[in-house]
Amino acid sequence: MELSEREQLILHAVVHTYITTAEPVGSRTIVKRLGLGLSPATVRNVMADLEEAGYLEQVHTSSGRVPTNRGYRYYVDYLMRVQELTIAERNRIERELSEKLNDADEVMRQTSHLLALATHHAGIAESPRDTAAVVRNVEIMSLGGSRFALLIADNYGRLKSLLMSPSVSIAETDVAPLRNFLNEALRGVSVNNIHEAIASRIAQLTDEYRRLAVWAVSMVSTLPREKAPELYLEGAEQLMELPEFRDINRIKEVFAFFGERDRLLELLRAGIQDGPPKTTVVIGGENTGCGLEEVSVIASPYCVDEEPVGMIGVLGPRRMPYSHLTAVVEYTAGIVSRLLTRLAR
Amino acid sequence: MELSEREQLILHAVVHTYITTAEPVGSRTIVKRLGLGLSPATVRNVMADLEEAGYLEQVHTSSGRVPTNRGYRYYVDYLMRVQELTIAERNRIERELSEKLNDADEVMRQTSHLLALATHHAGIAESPRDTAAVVRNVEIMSLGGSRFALLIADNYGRLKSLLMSPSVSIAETDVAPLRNFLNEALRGVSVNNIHEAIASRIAQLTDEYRRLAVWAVSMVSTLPREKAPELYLEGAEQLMELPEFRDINRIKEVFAFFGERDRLLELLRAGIQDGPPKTTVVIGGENTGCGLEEVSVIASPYCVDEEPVGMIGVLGPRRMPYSHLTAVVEYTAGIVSRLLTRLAR
DNA sequence: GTTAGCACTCTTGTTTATTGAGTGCTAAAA
DNA sequence: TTTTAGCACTCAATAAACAAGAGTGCTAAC
Repeated sequence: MELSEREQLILHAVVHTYITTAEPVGSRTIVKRLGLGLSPATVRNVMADLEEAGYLEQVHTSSGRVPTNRGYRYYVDYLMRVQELTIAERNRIERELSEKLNDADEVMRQTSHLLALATHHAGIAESPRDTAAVVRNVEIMSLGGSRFALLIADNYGRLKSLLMSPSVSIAETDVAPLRNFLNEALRGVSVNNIHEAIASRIAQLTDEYRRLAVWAVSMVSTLPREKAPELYLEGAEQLMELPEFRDINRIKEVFAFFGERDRLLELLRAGIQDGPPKTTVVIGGENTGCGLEEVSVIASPYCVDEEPVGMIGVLGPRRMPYSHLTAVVEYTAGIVSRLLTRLAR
Repeated sequence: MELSEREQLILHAVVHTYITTAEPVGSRTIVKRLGLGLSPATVRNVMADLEEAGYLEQVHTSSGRVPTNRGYRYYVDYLMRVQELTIAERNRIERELSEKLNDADEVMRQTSHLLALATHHAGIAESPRDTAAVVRNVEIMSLGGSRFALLIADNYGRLKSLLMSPSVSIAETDVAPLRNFLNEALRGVSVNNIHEAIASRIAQLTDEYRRLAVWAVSMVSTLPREKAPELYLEGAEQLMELPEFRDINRIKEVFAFFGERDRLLELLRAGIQDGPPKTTVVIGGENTGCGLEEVSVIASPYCVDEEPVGMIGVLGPRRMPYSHLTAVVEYTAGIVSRLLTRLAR
């Protein structure tokens, strides 16, 4: 499993060359590229060893070598160095993710857009999870005809609205006290715990409030328990430019996959299975059973007050410039964290 | 320009056959298809005439004929009969567009989804235009720290929220009167005329209210003047199945086009340029300069209280089953109209 | 006006060579 | 023991040649 220094050098060169050219790479190319005093024959021997160990493969006898999933994995884990971004790139990211955005959904949409543009791959961004959101304010909007809208603003500036026609009838004059009651009961509560918060609040009530409580319960009970977070995906059409997707069936698979939000989300979250979330690279759909042999994903968590609340990332062909994209995604995640932390206080 | 009965018959047969097979159609095929006592040679003569007149063309000498844009146009305008939907199809549409949906955006998203599924083409739906929307209710949500959200509910159950930090400071106790003032001033006003409504309202004010008016103006003035309506697009990936898009470049063009919402909207609205809106077929990107030679669009307006307020449609290859899709789109538009009319009162 | 017959055209698919990049292996050199 | 030069071999990709087939246009006969 341990690779010698020379093997590492050559594996690195093969992966790197293949990433830039998309062509199987032969021994002569490597010799020229490395500029060491080695002959093609020597390199061939090493490559044969690497193939035997499962890091490279040949698309057919007597073609150049191509990295396997394992080869990419070794490259990503041990060989590549995360590239430094240029000043221009940093500036661009900071500029596009300006402070002007004033709710988390806008931030995330803009993030996916930015990632797509900056990387020329598909950009993905997940809105902060409800488990990490807290109720900031509740409003009741009377729509006439015994219909109401319940509006819940969270600490990310997001607004959730729910139409309801409660079975109990509520007089106009009761709306204001009910609003106050709901605010008192729910402010600061996790968006995911609204049901419990209301229930526990009721236990402490004096009779005077009990009437309001009944209404509140009937309103809140119509709230769905858990909502899938918004998922923004942009720039997918850029993948069609790439040679690995010249085959229409490949690109069809990928787009069909994009249609299934939950599987996409699952892939994005591969990095938070156990332990603290961190930047994760999924190569060729490893371990996901998603059937996408040809795609890789780089995903980073973003945080609010040091607490990870969602993921952003890019999706592209297995042959993607990992070292550069990792840098872009991580840097962007940092900016998003800063932005949302400020927004959420 | 007038076609003889036989010419019409044959043009119809060519278009219809080409639509189903996607292969250039020859004289023999037509003879078999029509079952008249005509020989291939006769049909050939007629086809040659139709070609000369610009209704058909050959992809190369001695291939079968293929309809031109003009041929499709003649077919759509004079020859095809809008197909009756089966009971099953009607039921399906009614079922999927249930009364459960309680705001217009949900309805339109579901509509685009339904159209995509039912037609196997790309389904498009535009949310009711703001010009046709009326303010139903206004709320102010105080977010603390002199920040407020202005919430405007329209008669379609849609909610627009706006964050603002007014320069004048507003006390908590003033929020309720301000809310009442805004509701009084804006209820029933067209969403597009909010600015004017506030302005004219101020002219009639007693001093007592003038203080509120100043705040109201400062709030409303931050509202954007006109917003592009939501546009829902679904099922685009199904187009990749079709032989005309087997070429990766074609499909790339189409998806790039889908990225440009405004141009897509323009295409959808081709049917409301002058005169009352009606179902419209745009063939091969006719007159739109959108550069999409290979796509056609069928679009129908939907109405609220007999007033057209938006468009829905399907987008597919030029070779699309016009007679069936027209029926589906029109029928769906009818259901959407009924649904929204009920929703909006 | 219609049609049978025929020569002609052009696509599509198949076969056959040719080329070139790249390999594995062996034996000699370091 | 490690490296390398040399050589035979493999395989994809490209081009050329060929056959088959679908369809046409035209002419002359019905």
